[in-house]
Amino acid sequence: MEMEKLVSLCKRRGFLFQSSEIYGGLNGFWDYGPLGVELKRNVKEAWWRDMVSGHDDLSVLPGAPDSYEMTGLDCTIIMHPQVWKCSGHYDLFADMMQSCRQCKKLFRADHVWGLMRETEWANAIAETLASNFDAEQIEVDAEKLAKWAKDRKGGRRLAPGLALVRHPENTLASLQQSLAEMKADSFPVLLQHLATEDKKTSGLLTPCPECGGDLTEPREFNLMFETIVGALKDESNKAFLRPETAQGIFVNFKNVLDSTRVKIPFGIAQVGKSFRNEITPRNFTFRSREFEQMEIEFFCHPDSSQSWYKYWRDRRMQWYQDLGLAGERLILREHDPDELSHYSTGTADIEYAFPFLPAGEYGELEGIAHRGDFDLRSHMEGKLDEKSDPLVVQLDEHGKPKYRGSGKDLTYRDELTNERYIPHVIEPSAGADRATLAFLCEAYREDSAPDDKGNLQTRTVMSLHPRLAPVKAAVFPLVKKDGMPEVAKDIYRALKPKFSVSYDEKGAVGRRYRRQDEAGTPFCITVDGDSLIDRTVTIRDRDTLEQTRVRIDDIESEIENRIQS
RNA sequence: GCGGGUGUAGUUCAAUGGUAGAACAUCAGCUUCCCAAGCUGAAUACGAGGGUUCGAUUCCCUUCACCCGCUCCA
Repeated sequence: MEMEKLVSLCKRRGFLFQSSEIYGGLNGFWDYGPLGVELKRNVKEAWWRDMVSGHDDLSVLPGAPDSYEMTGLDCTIIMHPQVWKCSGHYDLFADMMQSCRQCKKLFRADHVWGLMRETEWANAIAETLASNFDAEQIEVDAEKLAKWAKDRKGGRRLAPGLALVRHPENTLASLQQSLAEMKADSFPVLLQHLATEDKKTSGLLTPCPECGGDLTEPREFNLMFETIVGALKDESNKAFLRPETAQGIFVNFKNVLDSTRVKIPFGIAQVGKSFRNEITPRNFTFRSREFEQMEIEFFCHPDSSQSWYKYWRDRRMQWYQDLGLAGERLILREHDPDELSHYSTGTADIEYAFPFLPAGEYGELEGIAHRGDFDLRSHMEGKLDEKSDPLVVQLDEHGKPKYRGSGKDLTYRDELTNERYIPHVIEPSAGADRATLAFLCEAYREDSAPDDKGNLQTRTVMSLHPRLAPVKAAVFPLVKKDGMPEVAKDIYRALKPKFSVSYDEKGAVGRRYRRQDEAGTPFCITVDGDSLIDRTVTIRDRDTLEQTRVRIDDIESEIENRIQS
């Protein structure tokens, strides 16, 4: 399926428009049209019904370790700025940053060379060459450098990411070629050469102060959209639009406990807008800057968190499959251990092979993460250092917490055992827009159907699951005369309070069927000559084109049954 | 963020330094007893800003958006 066809259908039929289109559009922002809003609402409502309001908390569901409760929440988009400091979002995304392509560490661009002076491996090189940071001209001894690079106690240990260590021959060859052209170099420039395997293709790279790997160009990381609370524009009342809904759940954990009598294990669900100032929004709505999330934070006892993690991973996968993403384009990908934060004992992504991705690549629809007690404890004690093991509060240069937590007690007391503990958290975090896009991609189909002369014509169909379809049924009089419109209108009025239905009497009936096919309407009800005599109508199935006759009085239950099946 | 490409009607495409066309879709009417039929009629477009020019949709610059590749993706 070509993506352009889907994009143009979405525009043509009113699923998706570019935001602010009459002004030329705005990168990374998309609007849902009349059909799109129904589709997306249905996705969110299916999620809420299946996960929250329709949840059976009395039974032990298949695959679950125990019965559990589910409850909901709807919190604000703008929260206390401290929330984002403790969550870790604030630190990661401000100022000009460079990240290391080898060890992935992020640095403020203006700190890199300052850090380098303190760096063990950089000083070791200075020592090897009997030079220093302020040297204007360096005596380069390739032999000594090569020896240091291969030394287990030298380069191998101190700067595993450095090009000189990873590919000594190439790097030294590249260096010597440059020296022949330039003669003299300062020490920092020499370090850059040592981080560059092939200057011709990559340009001169800056080494990572940590591991010696090559850094990306300095980039501004403004992940979070900023705003001002209050009338005066002032640094002190700066606030952020949330980049995820999850933190609102964590900071309300105690409120929910105190107000609802829920007992662990239980989950809190939330659907809502989030905002990320993406560096490269692309691929239709896949990476939008304003998007909607459907998140659950599931709180459980540390001892049982592993089995709850597995339960949620499989449950969420099944949900997408039940709603039509049943084929090989949907995969569950368990993260490798080295991809995980060390405090996480498991993370899985549910991914879909979107048509705009290269063959064999998948895009994330949902991540299910085991987050341990990281979030609750951060909001309690102060931001935890993700690299510490066991997790401890991250301190500033004065030995105080870098970001103070709330100081509130977010532990849970088991009333039966009297045990007090910080719950562990399983986080199934789904993208509503990404799910909607995946359903649209999966639904798009072209097949052949005969026209009135029996010639095969291309037919474009959106084979959406009936639960998701924006319009459940369309009601037509076969022709616009002989009392058929009146009967059809009565049927339409009778169905309207129950389902989303549409009425159409214009033009040939075949055209009306095709129009509904493009909108994804699963059923078309047609009033014909016989209807006036025996009060029956035909129901036409979008996917099979089959028509069956049912009594007018049975239409509602017939549609109800077909949507459920 | 870098490089390349593309912006004309709702959609898909033409043409042009001097009145911008088509197909499909849309709307109105006629016709029509089951899958985009037919006939008649109607409405609708040069992404935005600036420059060159008597005159710019066309040439130039800037900008915005989209597509492809690289980069990135908490």
